[in-house]
Amino acid sequence: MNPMSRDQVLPTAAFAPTCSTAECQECEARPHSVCAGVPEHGIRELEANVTHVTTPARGSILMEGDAAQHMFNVTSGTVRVYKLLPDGRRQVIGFLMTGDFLGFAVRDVYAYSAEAVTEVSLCRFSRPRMETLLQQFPGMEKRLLGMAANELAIAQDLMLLLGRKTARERLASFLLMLAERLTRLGRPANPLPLPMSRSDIADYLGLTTETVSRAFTQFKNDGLITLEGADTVRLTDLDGMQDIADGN
Amino acid sequence: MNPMSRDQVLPTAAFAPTCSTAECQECEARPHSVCAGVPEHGIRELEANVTHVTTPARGSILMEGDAAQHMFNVTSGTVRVYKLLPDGRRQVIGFLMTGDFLGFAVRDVYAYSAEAVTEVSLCRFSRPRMETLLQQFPGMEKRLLGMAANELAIAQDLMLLLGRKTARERLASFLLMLAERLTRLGRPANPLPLPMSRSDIADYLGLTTETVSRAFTQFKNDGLITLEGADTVRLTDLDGMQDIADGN
DNA sequence: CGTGGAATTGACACCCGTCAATGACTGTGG
DNA sequence: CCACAGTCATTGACGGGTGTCAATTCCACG
Repeated sequence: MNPMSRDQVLPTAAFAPTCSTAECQECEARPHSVCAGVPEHGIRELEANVTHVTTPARGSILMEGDAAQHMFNVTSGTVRVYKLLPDGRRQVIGFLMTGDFLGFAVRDVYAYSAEAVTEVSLCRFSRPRMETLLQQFPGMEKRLLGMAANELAIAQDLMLLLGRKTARERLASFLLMLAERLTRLGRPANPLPLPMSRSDIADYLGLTTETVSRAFTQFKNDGLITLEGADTVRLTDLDGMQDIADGN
Repeated sequence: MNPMSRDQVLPTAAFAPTCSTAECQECEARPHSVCAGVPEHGIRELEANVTHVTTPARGSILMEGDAAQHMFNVTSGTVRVYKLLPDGRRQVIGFLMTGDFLGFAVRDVYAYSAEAVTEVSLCRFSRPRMETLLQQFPGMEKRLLGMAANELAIAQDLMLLLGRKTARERLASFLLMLAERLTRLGRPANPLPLPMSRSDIADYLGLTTETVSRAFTQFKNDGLITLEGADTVRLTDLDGMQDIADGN
């Protein structure tokens, strides 16, 4: 709720192409991303239409209201996507990780902002080039549709959470969601890393940092988790956590 | 919050094909729906792959957990889409109207339920047939992607509402959203019809019926609306309403 | 005119937000 | 290596907005 402290975002200028030679061929994010819809023989074509960029932690990637010129593919790191009310109230609508797509835009301007939580690597597509690729690889368009449907399902789960769950239930759902996400990416999920701040978590769950903190403490006291520093959680009772997340 | 009263839903059996001769050619919903992606010469093919059905008010259209065999297109009436927690807490995730698409499913089962609020007409596609159509008409797949992106934007607005807006702001946003929707469909929006109950509105806005009712009364006292029965609202100060919806 | 469900209104409680103080951690410079 | 500053996380006290429970009131329909 304190816009001043969170608005210390690095300028977009900090965000420069790396001119990397990173090949799509070996990209770890590819099987999890839209690019999985591109056949092997199309990889060179794909490579030719993408720019690899990195953004330091706290850097801005795109802003609500900006002309929607690009679409992105997250290849590493964590991104927070959010919307603001005029008075500064913030709702984080998602945390993006490896393979996630960023930049669905209905109109010609973005309807949300995106910032790097950690250092982030991205593949950037200009919209016309993306159009070309989609034309060329129907599998990619299908894949994009599938990812949009998936995003929609995640959004609907979040609506249920925001509209009807208690603070405890929200945090439990969040921790399990993160763990599941890491597991799907084939990464260790039990000492669970939390790259984002309490304020980010609070704004994702529709709570305040204080309430999030209290819920963490409560989980600790109930023997559901242990905290290994503020940004690493060990889940010691997954079933119990799941029961709480489901409202039992 | 009272599951008993809202669970008096007509059985799915009530929901029978009308064997209607209604032609896609003349369908009023078409320009607003996925079918707008089908070229004129493909209309007969489209017609051959769709079943027209109607559901009476309070009828069930599909249920969370059911095998996702069909996709639907709303051609008239209002549908409520919702998710439930095990203890009965409900979150309405959307109201669908003419042209809206229903049945994006990531997995092989639906992740939400849908019921008719009013009597509803639908075009039903079996999933394999939908696949065929999408294959045949790339414009339709593009259109579907566009609609998914639009749904996503609506979902994100709702997240901001649920996570960060007050009861007043939620109701104001809701009324304006409904009015905008009707306007886009070319229908009169100022004596604004509310086909759904207070309980439906409450479960959409993450509130209780009592709080919704109090917010209506407050708007009435503030000269922002007049109520013409419980299900028709006249918006008498659109600018004022917009200011409230935006959090000013 | 009577009936039943929905909507409204009132009284009160409670969860979570607000405000404020303290504690933990990180990085920097002496 | 330590002192210090700055930020973030935690904890406490308290208040308010919304939920809960209950009583009318309204209205559609027989």
